[in-house]
Amino acid sequence: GEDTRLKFRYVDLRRPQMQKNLRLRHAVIKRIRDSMDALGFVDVETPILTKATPEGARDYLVPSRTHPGQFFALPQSPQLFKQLLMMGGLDRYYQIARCFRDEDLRADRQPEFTQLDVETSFLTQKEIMAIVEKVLRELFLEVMKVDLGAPLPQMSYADAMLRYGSDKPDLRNPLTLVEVKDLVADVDFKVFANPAKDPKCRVAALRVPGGREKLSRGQIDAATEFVKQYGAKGLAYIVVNEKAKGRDGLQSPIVKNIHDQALAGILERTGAADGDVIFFGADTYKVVSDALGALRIKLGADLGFTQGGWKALWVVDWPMFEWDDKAEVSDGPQASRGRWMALHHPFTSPVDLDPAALENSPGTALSQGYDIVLNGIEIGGGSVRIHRPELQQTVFRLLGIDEEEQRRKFGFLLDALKYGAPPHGGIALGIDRMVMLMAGASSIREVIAFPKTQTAHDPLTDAPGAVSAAQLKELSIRTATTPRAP
RNA sequence: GGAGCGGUAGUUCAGCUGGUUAGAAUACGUGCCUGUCACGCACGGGGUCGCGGGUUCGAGUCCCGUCCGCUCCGCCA
Repeated sequence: GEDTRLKFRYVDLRRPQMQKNLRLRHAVIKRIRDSMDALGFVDVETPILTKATPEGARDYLVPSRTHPGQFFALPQSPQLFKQLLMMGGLDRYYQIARCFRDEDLRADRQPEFTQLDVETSFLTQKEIMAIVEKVLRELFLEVMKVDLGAPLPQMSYADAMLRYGSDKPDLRNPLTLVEVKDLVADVDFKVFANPAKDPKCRVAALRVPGGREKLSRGQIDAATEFVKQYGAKGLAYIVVNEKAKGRDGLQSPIVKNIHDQALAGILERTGAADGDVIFFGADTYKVVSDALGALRIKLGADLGFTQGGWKALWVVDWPMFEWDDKAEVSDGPQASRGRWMALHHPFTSPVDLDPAALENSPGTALSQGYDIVLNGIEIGGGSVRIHRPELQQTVFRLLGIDEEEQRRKFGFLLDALKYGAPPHGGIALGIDRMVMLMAGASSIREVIAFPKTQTAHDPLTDAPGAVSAAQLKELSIRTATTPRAP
């Protein structure tokens, strides 16, 4: 079991598979360093003890002894330092950087992880992406003897959500979502008609070829339960027995409430054939995309639609912001609810560099961000950054960070931008995830020598652990178990 | 914070609808065998059934709580 493996990791590491994984990891990092060096990139280390940032992930904090009551934070990424390096004239920077995020773990998320961190000056989005592609392609050619192809396909964020219900589509899976919202706005079936009339909603179909034979009734019920965890209230479906017979050739609890024209439209648009099953999602855009997107992945794997091999792509044209109506705006006098959230991060440049334009329509502004996706896993993301202080302040303001907080948290960045910042941009690639994919592993724990469990515990060293009262006292920290000093 | 699966010998696991002394494989110990190579054969030691409470004549099995591991949702700019 995982428990025992991690507790006696030094024994587990003797297994041929673990030896292979760690040696693969070494080969990957060595190849990356060679490529970056050949391209003129300079490896610069950035601080591990740094400053807490608002936004983003929860920080790991380190108490300061010399500044009682104050804390360092471990970096979530070297983001701001690498931008400052651009302003410092190191126009091609890279680092194999350790990053720390105090968030809940997943199979592909550890509290500390390693990324290839890259930043360049004076290059466009296109040029940066070309460099990354070159490094990645060479890496796979040399280490895996796999040609990822060139150039990598690009897909807009909007397209990815529309057709795959995901911002990280796995192109090895041929199933796709089809929008049918316009076809069902006037049907009697309220579950479809109401969302179809709501601009915040979508109605989409997922056709499963041969689903009548491949899916048992039990599996269809299980699929219904499955989509509920993504917020879907149910999962409508149609079994296509004999398309030529029209509605009589369809088997479904919902067709009686859907008129002929809509049915014909759905069959045509989904490309339905006899023996297919068509699943439907009707809810908010997010719920439908999440639910059918996840179902697409599950059915693709369970029913054998998803092929092996390697499919990489760029996802581009990201929105700058997403409105979060659940977010509580804690700081500030008015206790309002809802706010803009950066889809990428607050330092990402919009396509339109005019601050006024951004201020006028934050909801439709696109960013110069780009994610790279391999086999349905996000292995990296980057952007062209903001290099003008006015634009940076506009973004902060839109994110609800007032002047005072901007000064306190990001004063050094705003100052640096005033000293003359070159246009710059970069990317961060997840080394653990890349090696995981290359190793054919299903968790990044398999490619990390000493990973942590899901509760961020290390069974080997038993970290985290208690510390002495004396240590706490030095750090000016009192806890519930430490009596208050007189 | 939530959902699901799991926790039984050193290890990997089996244990159906509750029913006597909880099993297997492997590892370990002892003896035998000695051209074996995942050796074989025999015997043996080894288990608070994660922990706490409850239901019951009786709990590994049912119920509640809790801890731990894994997967997922939330979260991860």
